[in-house]
Amino acid sequence: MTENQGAPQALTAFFKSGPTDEIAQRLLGAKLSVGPLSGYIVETEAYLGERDQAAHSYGGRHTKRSDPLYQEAGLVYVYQIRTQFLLNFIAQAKNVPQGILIRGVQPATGVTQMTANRHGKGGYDLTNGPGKLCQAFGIDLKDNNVFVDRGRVCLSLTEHKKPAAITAAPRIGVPNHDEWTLAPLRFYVTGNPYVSQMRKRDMNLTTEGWQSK
DNA sequence: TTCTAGATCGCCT
DNA sequence: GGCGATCTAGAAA
Repeated sequence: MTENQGAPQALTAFFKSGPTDEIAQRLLGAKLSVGPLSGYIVETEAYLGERDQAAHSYGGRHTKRSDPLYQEAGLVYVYQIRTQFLLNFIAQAKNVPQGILIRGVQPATGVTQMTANRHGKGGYDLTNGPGKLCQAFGIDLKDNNVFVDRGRVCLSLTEHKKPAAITAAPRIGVPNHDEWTLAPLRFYVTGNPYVSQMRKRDMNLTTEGWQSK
């Protein structure tokens, strides 16, 4: 337990391989899994640390709750808001408090189990939002502060789909922070129906936003 | 389909 | 004591 701290080397390297907003885009299409449940990431948001007014680490705040943000790349950071949980991955080196919020996932396996976790809510409502996907995957605070692939939450960069197009948009739930409210740090697979707040007329139900091959 | 309001809990100040 | 990186239901056009 004393050695092998941190995420597998490839994942650690991935989460440090460029600016956080760029990593957030490359995360689209990666495969997320928790035990037998899995899905493809279709929507992310980047949080840019000390200078980002919407981040927990804005202005260098370093509290018990936000401590995972300051740790090594590849850490899973689960945060509770009201009655919901939100799933984040830590990016960049230690003491660089940046992270990526997972907002939407397209289910791949274990759909029956996810539907049960969501109390029977099915279809596109299954995982099209950060609180919803955590409920569907059964993610909660026991998964917080654990490196990816070292606990229940795993990530595969090799088994992934390729987005046909990526849309950048302002983040959700970030009011009254001027430039940070409008900053295009939210990325999603254009036309994918599992993106949160996607309107039906904007969905592409044929390709679901992926490259055909 | 789109908008509005209320629920509800741990952490921060 | 107050607030938040949300979700859901209900109403109206």
